[in-house]
Amino acid sequence: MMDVAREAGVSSMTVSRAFRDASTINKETRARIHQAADRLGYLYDSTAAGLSSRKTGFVAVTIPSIDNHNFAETVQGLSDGLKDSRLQLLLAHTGYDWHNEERLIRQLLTRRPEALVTTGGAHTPACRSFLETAGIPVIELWDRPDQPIDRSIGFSNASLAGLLVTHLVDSGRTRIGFIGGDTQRDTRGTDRRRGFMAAMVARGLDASRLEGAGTAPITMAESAAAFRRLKDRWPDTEAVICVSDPAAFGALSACQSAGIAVPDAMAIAGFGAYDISEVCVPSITTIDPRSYDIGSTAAGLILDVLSTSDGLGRADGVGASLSAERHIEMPTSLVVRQSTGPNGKARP
Amino acid sequence: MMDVAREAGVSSMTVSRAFRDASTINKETRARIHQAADRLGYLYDSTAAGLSSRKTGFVAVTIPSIDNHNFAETVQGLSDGLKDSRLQLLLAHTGYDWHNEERLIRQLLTRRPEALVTTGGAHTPACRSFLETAGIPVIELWDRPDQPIDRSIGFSNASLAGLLVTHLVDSGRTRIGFIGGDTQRDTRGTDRRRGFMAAMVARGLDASRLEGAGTAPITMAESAAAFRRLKDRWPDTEAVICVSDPAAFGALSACQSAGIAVPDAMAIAGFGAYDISEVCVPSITTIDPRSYDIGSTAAGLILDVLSTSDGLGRADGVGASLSAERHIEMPTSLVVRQSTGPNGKARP
DNA sequence: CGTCATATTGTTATCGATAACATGACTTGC
DNA sequence: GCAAGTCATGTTATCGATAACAATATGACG
Repeated sequence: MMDVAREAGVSSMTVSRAFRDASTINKETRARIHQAADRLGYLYDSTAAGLSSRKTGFVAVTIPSIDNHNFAETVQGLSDGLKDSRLQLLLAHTGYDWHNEERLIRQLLTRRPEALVTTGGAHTPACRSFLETAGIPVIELWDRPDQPIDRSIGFSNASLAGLLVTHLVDSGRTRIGFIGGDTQRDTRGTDRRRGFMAAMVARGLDASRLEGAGTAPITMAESAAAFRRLKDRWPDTEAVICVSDPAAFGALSACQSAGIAVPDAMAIAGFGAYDISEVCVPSITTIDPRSYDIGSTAAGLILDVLSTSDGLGRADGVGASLSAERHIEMPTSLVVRQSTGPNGKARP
Repeated sequence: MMDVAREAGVSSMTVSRAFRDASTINKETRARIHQAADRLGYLYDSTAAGLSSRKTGFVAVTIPSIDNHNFAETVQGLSDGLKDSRLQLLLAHTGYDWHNEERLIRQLLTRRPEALVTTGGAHTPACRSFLETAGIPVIELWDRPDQPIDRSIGFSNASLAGLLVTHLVDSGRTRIGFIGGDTQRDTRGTDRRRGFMAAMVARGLDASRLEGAGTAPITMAESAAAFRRLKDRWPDTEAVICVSDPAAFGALSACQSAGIAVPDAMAIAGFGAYDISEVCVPSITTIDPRSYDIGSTAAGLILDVLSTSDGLGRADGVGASLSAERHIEMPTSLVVRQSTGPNGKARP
């Protein structure tokens, strides 16, 4: 920067201003500086700027997996929402592992992000403790934690599963199974399973038709295999709720291979509003979590909080901002499709 | 750090060593320092470390989209491959837009990454110029550029499309169509289309059955619509090659809705070895690009280059490393499945 | 014509770490 | 017993920017 300053015949402070157009700077001077910089092949150094100004421009984000349409959409929403700001995402994926998350968040915090976004409301105690004392806004996504660390954006995964149960029962099915990954790791999946069981029990229905399908996240093939086991064990099952749309599609394929008519002999519901559930034949009933909107809402919240209170805007802090609520409930919707259409066998 | 030094009764330099265990340091001293740090709630600052040591620990990565299974797998491979190193990914997505890529790469370079990974071998001239003078290893993925900027890992998308043509022709089809997104944006898709046309022409076959399906990347629904248009326009089409597996699944769904038997009346091939092409009924023939391996290979190359030559290890530089070749060709494989099975109509 | 606001640029002291070299305490080997 | 080598730690000068304040020029205004 001093080289550029010399080349342009100004002080380095002026060059600094020219690159941020922060305070007022003469237009011509600025142009001259930029020309000089181009001539010298100068490239601004954000690392130094971050150290000096204590604003790195990073927003740290953790998600369980990149290779998941829902989370990818959330990241897109975040990224798009921050596109025109000075903020940039610093993304890490935990592999659905709490301890890995703790390690990653620790590492991310050494980069001095200005805000941190994480997926889910469950963390190791140590991790919670870091985040509480990190001194930056923390946003938990895709969940409605009982006690958010700072703020949260999402919905109750459990009650959405209940919504699917209601829909299936309304359509005339009572012998309903659930296919999901192993618990513990995928907390959202676990919540959905819990919600399924609670809703079944509340109606006096058998809530025991649960089939695990390997380590979360489960693949289409694993789900197909799980469906076959479930159907073997409880042959009179009329419907299955799957932890995700890919899992639901796996179950659908298993039906197609086995000659089981969907929805006449078997209804299938998924979660996540993946493309596939809309395009496949028959199309699959699902819940649209509005993944993208979760991300863009988070981006808006971050911008709001950082601008309102200059980074001190934690919900529990002094400078509580416009969005004062600690939790933002995202609207979701049940998307009814062919796979849970009228029960053929029940028809006259 | 000085606070920790005072608390532990050592100099700040010793604290610095304790946190990197770089050079030798007494075990007890180190333990004492870490205790002091915990007591004070000290958190290492990578920003300052990066400025001072001129090693940020960042590897910048650009991909067209996060919400794409193939690229997500590549990122996973990269991430896993760097997990045990001091390196961390700094990820950005270009939205399949060259100018956006240029902007992003410029921005990424201000973070002083130690290496940069980008997708595809096509860039704006300005972008190429930055990268050539950036002074760090640059790796282009998912392509075999005629003139790599520095190094590249991938394969010729065009010749893989040719492979599919060969397979279809061998199975008895000659009236073959191609479904892909609009050109220009998705260069890999364009290469596949070009390869398709070249292979058809080389066999004296009609290479004009091309159907665009909107802006790349195309969705399943767009591909389904494109298939219908193609089938309308060239009703005697026997097979379609789709730019990706999701597109192929869209075409398959269109067939199922229209009562066109696959593979008897229509063969379908995709690209990318997505889960869905394996699980759907009928399963879809595809090409496995080994997305994950592309990423892990890149990670290995980065580690190798950075360790061998301390960051100066560009392929064209002085410290050419173990992997001296500028291009690493990734093995791919044709995965033949039901959707291109024996031509039913051709049977006696 | 003097005062004051405004616009523009400069000076100095950091931000929180590390590189490079220096230092002192111990070993080791002949 | 002493030179040379190790090990563990300390000192000093940066890395490349920015914050906070200072300084100068310019023009408006009564």
